[in-house]
Amino acid sequence: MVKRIINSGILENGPKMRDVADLAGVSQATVSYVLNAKSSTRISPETRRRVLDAADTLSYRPNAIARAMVSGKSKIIGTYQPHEGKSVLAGFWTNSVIRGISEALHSQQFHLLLYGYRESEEPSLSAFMDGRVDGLIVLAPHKTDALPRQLAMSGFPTAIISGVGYDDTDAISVDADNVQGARLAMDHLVDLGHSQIALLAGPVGVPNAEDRRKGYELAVQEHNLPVPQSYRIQSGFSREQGEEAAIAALNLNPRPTALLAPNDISALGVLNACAIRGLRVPDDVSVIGFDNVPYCELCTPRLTTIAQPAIEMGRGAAEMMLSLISDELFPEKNRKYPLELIIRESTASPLIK
Amino acid sequence: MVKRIINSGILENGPKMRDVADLAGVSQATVSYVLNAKSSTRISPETRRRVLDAADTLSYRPNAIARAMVSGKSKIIGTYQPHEGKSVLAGFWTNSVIRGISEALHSQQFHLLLYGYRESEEPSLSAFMDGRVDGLIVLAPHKTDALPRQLAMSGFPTAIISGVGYDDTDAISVDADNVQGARLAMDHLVDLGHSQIALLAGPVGVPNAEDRRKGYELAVQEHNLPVPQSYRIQSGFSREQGEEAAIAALNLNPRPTALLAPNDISALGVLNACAIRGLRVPDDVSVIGFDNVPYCELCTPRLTTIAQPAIEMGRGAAEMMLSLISDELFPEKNRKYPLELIIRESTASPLIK
DNA sequence: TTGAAAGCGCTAACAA
DNA sequence: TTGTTAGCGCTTTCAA
Repeated sequence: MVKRIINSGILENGPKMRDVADLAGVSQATVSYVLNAKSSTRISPETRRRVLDAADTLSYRPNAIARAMVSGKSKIIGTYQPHEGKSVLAGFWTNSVIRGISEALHSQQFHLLLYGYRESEEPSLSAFMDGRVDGLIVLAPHKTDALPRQLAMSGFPTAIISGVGYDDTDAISVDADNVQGARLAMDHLVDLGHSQIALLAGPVGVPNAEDRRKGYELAVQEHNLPVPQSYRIQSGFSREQGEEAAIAALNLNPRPTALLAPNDISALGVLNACAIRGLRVPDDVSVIGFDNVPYCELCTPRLTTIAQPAIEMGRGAAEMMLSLISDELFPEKNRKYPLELIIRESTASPLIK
Repeated sequence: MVKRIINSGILENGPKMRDVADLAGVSQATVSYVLNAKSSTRISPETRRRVLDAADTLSYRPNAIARAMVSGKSKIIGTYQPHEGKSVLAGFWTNSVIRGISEALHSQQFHLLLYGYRESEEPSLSAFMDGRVDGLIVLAPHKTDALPRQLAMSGFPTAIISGVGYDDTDAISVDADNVQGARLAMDHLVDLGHSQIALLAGPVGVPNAEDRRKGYELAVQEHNLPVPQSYRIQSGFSREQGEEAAIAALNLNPRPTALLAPNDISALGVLNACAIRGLRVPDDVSVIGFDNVPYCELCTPRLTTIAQPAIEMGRGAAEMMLSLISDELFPEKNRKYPLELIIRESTASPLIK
């Protein structure tokens, strides 16, 4: 009974286009014309006024579902992150990306549906193709994930953020240029006068980490740096792994004057390792992270890092998606965003020995 | 033209119930009966098989919009955070809450729509009442926000997380018990043997902060602690404010042996202040924060804190919302969640002087 | 146990 | 410039 009250009270008894038409003394179609203001259908100012007044009086609000029904478009874009739980970034990145997506969608009267499948679930293709969303943005899929590829192949509007697109489909992709980002970090260190720069490499098989390693190697070649093979230290994304790798690095001879961590979280471990070893950052050793998580501003010393323009990436992907589904002009298919160096306190020129 | 391909290819040319019916040689209504498996309508096993086979063959997927159209329910719940940008927590809390909501909705085949209005925009009531969502969960509204109250008053299913409900409406509310949380922190310190405990109070007018202060005062009374008025230090949520207030606190005479920070971020400033003053944490001074942000695990020493069960709160609110709109049983209206003490490394017994 | 038919609230031909 | 009408894909009476 309470149910009845709620339902009929609001959802079912709100004014409909019919009611507005009756009050304005016009046909229902006319109300539709006025409200949609198509340039092709001309309505007399007088009629238009009456309709708008009536709509206003009744606080009429067009029903989005009915519109979606006839147009075949819901004006909702879905978002799905297959490996959300695994993220070491504790959602920082996702947060920013979603914010960017949301901004872009919203500015075009689109809405954002968050699909929250747990990692163990593996939703089916059709879960996304029931008409509820006009397109899907997949966040950070693995290369081996079948779903985004299948979706794209079946012609469903698909976008990928942080991952590569598929040449044989219309899928859109947006990614950060981690190779360039690592070079940025290296250039900064070299500019400061460092040449003994060690790489703490992230997990193997993770594209981000591999690209960062690639950027390191390129910079080493380009600047002709005298780094021994031992300067490449296998590490991981966690704080503990960063600390461990840093301790190994700091035992090297000659001792590196700068450490390039695979991400910010592990860089915190690096800072800790330095403290334990009694080395000052940045005086004795410079440290650079990746990602620009909020911690960078909160730790001591504040961390110099390479930032991914996550909000812009989200916004960009959403804009490309909207352009794809509206097809006013065919969008670029793949976009790479440059990373940005953010200089804080953990890098400085090496002390002259 | 590409547009046509995309649209008609997928959204418009997918198999419909009609097609399944034709293939199975039954009426469309029968397909509907089979697919919805209502206990009231009995279908012969033979027919059911044929229908299911046909649906399978065609990879038929019911159109969610059409269903929403006739049922008047979209099976989507909206989420809206009026003051998202202001959050000092950089989205940690929001993240967890959303995750909880998402889990609960998902387990009942509901979906989550994220409304991303920017703070400056002030969406209108009707923006939420266009049939797209069956209810709205408002995150951390201010007491002065008119929107959630109006929504609730007009009978729209509304839930509030971290905020008080409205007695004169059906609105649901879920909140954390910060008074109890602060007492938890105090009890812990007292148990460790502290009596000189200073409060770094959060911003005035913020309910969270005021409740934490209240809990402090209650504990002071209850344990009969000898804390002078000067032990209540006005502070704020930022790291800088925490550092500043801690410096003031550490100059007090007698010097507090423990500091209760208004949140984790400011507690990081407190840790820093201690370091600057050459005081060891927890040996010379114990520090407790609030919120259990990921930083707590990353700083040195790792921070003892009071955690809000944000995921559970999100889940709880969503469950109450679903129960409200389905009305199987009338839900409780307001729920308070207890906070939890998480002991890490920043608290210990005071050294005997 | 099944089918025919009405209709959810709206848009968009087509007519007038 | 406006009205009539036919659906959009589905659920659900009501009849058979």
